[in-house]
Amino acid sequence: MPYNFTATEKKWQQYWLENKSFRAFDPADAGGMPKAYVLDMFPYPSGAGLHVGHPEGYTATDIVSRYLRMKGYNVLHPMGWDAFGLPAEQYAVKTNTHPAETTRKNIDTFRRQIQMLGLSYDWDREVDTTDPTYYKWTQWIFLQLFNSYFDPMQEKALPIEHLLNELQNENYVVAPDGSVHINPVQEGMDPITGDLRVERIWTELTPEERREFIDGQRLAYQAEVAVNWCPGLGTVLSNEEVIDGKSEVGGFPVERRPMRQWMLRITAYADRLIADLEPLQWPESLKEMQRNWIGRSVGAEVDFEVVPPDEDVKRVEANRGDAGDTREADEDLTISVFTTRPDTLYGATYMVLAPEHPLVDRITPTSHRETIESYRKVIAGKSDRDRVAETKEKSGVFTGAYAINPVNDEKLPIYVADYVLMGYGTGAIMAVPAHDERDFAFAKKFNLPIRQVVRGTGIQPVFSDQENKDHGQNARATVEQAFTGEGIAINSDVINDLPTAEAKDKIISILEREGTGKRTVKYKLRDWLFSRQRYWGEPFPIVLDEAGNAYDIPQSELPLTLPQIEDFKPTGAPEPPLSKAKDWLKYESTVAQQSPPLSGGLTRETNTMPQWAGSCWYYLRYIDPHNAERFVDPEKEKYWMPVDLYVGGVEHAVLHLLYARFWHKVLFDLGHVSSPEPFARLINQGLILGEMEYHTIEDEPRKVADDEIEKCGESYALKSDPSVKVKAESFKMSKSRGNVVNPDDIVRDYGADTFRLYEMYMGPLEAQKPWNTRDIIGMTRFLNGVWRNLVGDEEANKVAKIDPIAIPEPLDRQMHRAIRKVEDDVAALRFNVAIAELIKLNNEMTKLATIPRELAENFTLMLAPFAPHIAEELWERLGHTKSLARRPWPTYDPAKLVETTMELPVQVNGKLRDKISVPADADEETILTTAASTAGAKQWMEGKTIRKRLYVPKKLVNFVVG
RNA sequence: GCGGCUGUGGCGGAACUGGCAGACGCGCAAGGUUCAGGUCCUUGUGAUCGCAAGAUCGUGCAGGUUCAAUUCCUGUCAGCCGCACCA
Repeated sequence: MPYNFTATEKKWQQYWLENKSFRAFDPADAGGMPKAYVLDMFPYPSGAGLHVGHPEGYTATDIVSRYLRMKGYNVLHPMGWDAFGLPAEQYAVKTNTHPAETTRKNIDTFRRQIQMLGLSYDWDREVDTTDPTYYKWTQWIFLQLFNSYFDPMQEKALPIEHLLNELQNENYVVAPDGSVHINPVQEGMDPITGDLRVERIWTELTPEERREFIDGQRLAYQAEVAVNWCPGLGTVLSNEEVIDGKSEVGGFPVERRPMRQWMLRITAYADRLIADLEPLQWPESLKEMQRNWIGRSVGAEVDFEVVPPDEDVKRVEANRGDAGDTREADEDLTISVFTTRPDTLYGATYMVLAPEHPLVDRITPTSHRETIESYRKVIAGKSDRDRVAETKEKSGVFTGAYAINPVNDEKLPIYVADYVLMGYGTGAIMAVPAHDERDFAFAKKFNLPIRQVVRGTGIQPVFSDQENKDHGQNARATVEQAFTGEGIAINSDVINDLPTAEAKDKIISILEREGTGKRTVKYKLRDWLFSRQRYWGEPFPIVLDEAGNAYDIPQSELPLTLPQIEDFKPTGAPEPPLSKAKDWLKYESTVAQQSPPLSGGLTRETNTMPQWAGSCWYYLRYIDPHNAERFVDPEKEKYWMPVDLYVGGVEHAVLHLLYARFWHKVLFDLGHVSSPEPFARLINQGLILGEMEYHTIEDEPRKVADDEIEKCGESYALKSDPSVKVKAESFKMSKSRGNVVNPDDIVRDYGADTFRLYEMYMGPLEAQKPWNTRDIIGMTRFLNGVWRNLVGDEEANKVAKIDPIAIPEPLDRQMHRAIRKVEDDVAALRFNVAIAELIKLNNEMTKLATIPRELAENFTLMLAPFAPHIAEELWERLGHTKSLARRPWPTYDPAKLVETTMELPVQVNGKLRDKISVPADADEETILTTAASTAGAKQWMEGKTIRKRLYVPKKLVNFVVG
């Protein structure tokens, strides 16, 4: 009987479920087993069902999990569902089904599909982010964030009570800009504004002022921010969810508008998020992506004083409608700029403010006001996309105002231009056209002076010294590009002749001494916009008073469940769907005594959390999924964390992985988890592309089959007409292209084991590779061959004979080598090579009339992590009554890995000319003599002088002749 | 533009710290088993020349280091991914 995968796979999947074969033991029951936490990125259960990309990562972790169980590890290998999110809600809107129902159906489909692959999850630990018993703790974690602040002295999150205490004791004040002021009485600092001119201390503040200050310190805080509002989706989106001015989901246009939103203070962790990447076993490219996203740059903030306007020109306040808003001419205004190159300060020839910069109105004299206003209007009308699209052509206008360069008192014209962004640095720059490409382009366009202040080392200077001398400040560009590299400072007075790094240091200390600047670090990373105007998400455990101040609800009221509503449609306006649940909205506390008291006129927060919330901590819930008292038991957490292996797609490089690390660090700071980083080792599986497609390169390209073409030089051409070139391409699988492969079909036609083997054999896990159905047959043949060898096949007229005989040489050695090789390869996740080794061993078995029992059993055990169903069946037929899931992995004998005789290549001048076979312990001279006497060596050395005789132990012999 | 990764037969891909390039699979070819078929078996399969033994060339391209380079160095080209006016 040939191998019947359908029946066998069903049989063992049932067996595993019934016997809970893959249960992970709690630390108390583990009996000292070493632990291994092997994690997959849990899927969003979409309506489309499983994609062939899912099983790739899942099979990889499954192989590792199964292997480690056989190696005696207590393996935690769980699966769950990241089930909140837009698609379920959009589907609900369209079909008027409750998203919970859609979600439940989708989860059932996903579970069925995942179980049919024979993945060894501990199903008792399944989690679902939309289950109130789960999101109760998502809400609880949010409250941890709400009730903590980032202490800049200790550089960690602390409970907000700690800050209150310190403030009561007047120990220090944390200003809204994050700067710390020890003893605010002495410094006379206003804790609200951080302004040192106002002499007020904490105890003198009104209760409202105190609350405002405290609320401004929380890790979860409300802010009126310019958000990415997406009318198409009826929600705001995070920066991460907006691509080229369009929503990542759906591709709807996104516009900026100010709204009250919840923010999470991830920026406080920017430094730690960068520093702690270092020891992680993550792909370097991914670490780099996170670093880029955080975008840390070190430089200086420099203050430029604005030149007071001429007496007859008055500067006008922004709101001209307000009375008495005309500024006096003698008022001091300074523009603070951020630069990473303070060493080029002497090269500044003009300044630029972002169009949205608040100072623009105050510095612009009435004479220039109209021009500025119309320019701003044009910019405001442009989408981000348009602004990006026009990067090459700079635009801007002169404000009519000037500022003074603090290092040389030069008067610099101030421009407004959209190439300076309000969102980064201070929204203002000093322009150094000689050493910045954007400034250079702008200076060229507006014919502004360009002055070189850095000379490249070993590189030709962009501007000759003579050129600078001749033209001085009035130098005009005579060359085609800016020099942005490091070099030696010139034309820079006190820092002349210093290399860039030293020049930076020196100029910063001078600025700091004179009080005109300071060393600063800036980040691209923004605080995380955490609220969404959706129905299908976690409700905030927050109530608001009439003034919009937020209070947390007591923990005993968690979970705060979603109200049942009929209409999930986004309102189109910023009011979230939850605002329609009138009864739910009104808040009456269940707790009698509270501090602060919660009563009267309170309404629930109607925003919901973004999809990322649930996935920020799910790996912790798997550890203790049914705990009703805590989000995770501390003992269990300590035992299992950190995750030893995390596998998933690279699409989560900056979103999920950054957010989860941030939450984890907060929980770590507050003492809720034991490790500063959640994921010790991380692998990105490569994308599986659709099958290779071929089309002709003609005026009207047409698709051709792969057997109609042939290689022709560097490219392909039609067999029938070699003059017609053919292009080969593979594309991402997509419905519209019609190249999606459904795992259900593959499992039905070939079986789960073959499917698993095929996906693992396609190539390196991390590589992007095209699907090729034709190749699957190789794995089917392999498994059928194994079956014939160990069981037999009546159709092939073969009955397997398995006897307890000794394994003949050299097969015995090969088996021992295979055991080691597969071990090494699995540890390094080189599954394609491990499978090749098993195929080779099986090919050798095919040649035997009788299979030695030891070989049969070891082979079956080695096959098990890769093709678990057939392996279990073979194991049973070999006479075992229990699953091999925890059967010890075969051991190899190191003595058998060493060859007794070795075959060495003999080279003459580096070219292979012969081979010799010598005992492994032969001495060098014997080997060289033997090698020299071979026919191949003689032929090539005849009549020539031997210059050198080389013997690389156990590798080869090489004679250098001439 | 900046950053990262990758270039090996007709295809997917092997090759540990430099040491026999092309493991293993697909495809292809020849032969066998079979009434027949192939999800069967065996053998062969980088290119060129040669009946053959064999020789020469060959890891994107051009150099370099070395007895020896897919591997190390310099330059260059192509592809993929990420970021993108980030001061």
